[in-house]
Amino acid sequence: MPSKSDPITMDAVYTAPGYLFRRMQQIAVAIFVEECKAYDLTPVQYASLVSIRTHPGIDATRLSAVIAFDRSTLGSVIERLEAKAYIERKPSPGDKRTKLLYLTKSGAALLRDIIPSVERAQARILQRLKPADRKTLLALLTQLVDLNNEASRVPLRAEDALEHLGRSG
Amino acid sequence: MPSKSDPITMDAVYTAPGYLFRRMQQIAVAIFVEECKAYDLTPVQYASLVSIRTHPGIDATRLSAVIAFDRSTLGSVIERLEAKAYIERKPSPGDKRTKLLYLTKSGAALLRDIIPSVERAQARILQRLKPADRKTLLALLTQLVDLNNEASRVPLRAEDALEHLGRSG
DNA sequence: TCCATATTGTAAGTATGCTGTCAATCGAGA
DNA sequence: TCTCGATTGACAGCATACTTACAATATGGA
Repeated sequence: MPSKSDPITMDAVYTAPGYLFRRMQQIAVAIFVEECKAYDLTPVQYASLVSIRTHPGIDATRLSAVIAFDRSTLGSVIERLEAKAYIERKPSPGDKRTKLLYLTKSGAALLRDIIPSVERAQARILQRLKPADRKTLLALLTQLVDLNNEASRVPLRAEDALEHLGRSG
Repeated sequence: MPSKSDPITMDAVYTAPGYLFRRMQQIAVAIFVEECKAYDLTPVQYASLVSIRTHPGIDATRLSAVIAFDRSTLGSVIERLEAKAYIERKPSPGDKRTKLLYLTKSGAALLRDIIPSVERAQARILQRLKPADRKTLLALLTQLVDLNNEASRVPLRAEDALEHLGRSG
């Protein structure tokens, strides 16, 4: 623990959790893009597609809560997925404000085909660690994300996905 | 390990290393910004300032290697730091292509003042873990970033910082 | 019913982070 | 010395990620 009078050096930057998480995010995205380059799909777009397949007819606001992405950002993500014809937006019968999201056949096919590449990418991220260390890191990471859920600007609300099925509560 | 025929569920997304690192990056940035909001400085701008203070007269390309940020992106970061008068760009006497970067008095003062907030932010990121787990996670994270250095689009090249002092060898 | 409040999608503005490309410049070898 | 290839900073373009704001719409309570 550095004292107040220590000059901050590059070493303090390199060992800061925030810096390390930034680097790992860069590395994880680079590996994902490399493994999936045949499909022209980003990690965010992939997560969105999986979520829409799991929750057909979800709206954009609920989708943002389910994958913990910013609501504003998600607008353009959805636009791009629609432009590539992987999803469809249909007006909600009950609420004129919302548009409901569905996978197209093309989107479902893409999702089926890309899975091996995505799994290869996820495996590669931790590959260079010893198997026991992989398990330890993944467990601590999962725990830390969960403990800090409320600290992020867009906390994960997985249960929100159920609401579009009709509010019985 | 899911088999080829398993449907991918949200759970597979939530437990993927790439997703977890993205979440932690979001969380770490949110905590940094919150702790440092009095200073109007982003994590990237902070790392740049520290690096320029450690290596006065460094050029933009070498700076990008030292903090592993993209060279194109760094251009606008430097612009913003210069607009806020935290750094100065001076033409290099030996090389008409490069501009050398220096902290201003104002930048040095800011760096001095902001350190407690930055340290508080970094501590907060891991705070909710048990002390032993913090050490374990940090060690594994450091190891993993190092092992995957070449996988990122902009590998860290800390030793590049020395080159601007004159090539003796 | 009417109205204050909330929600939804969208947009504008800022900041990373990456892909390219380009002109100016540099450096090394023929 | 001349020229070719590399380097440098700048720019354009795309994709996240956040902020605020806004209009349309919904909802709950007086």
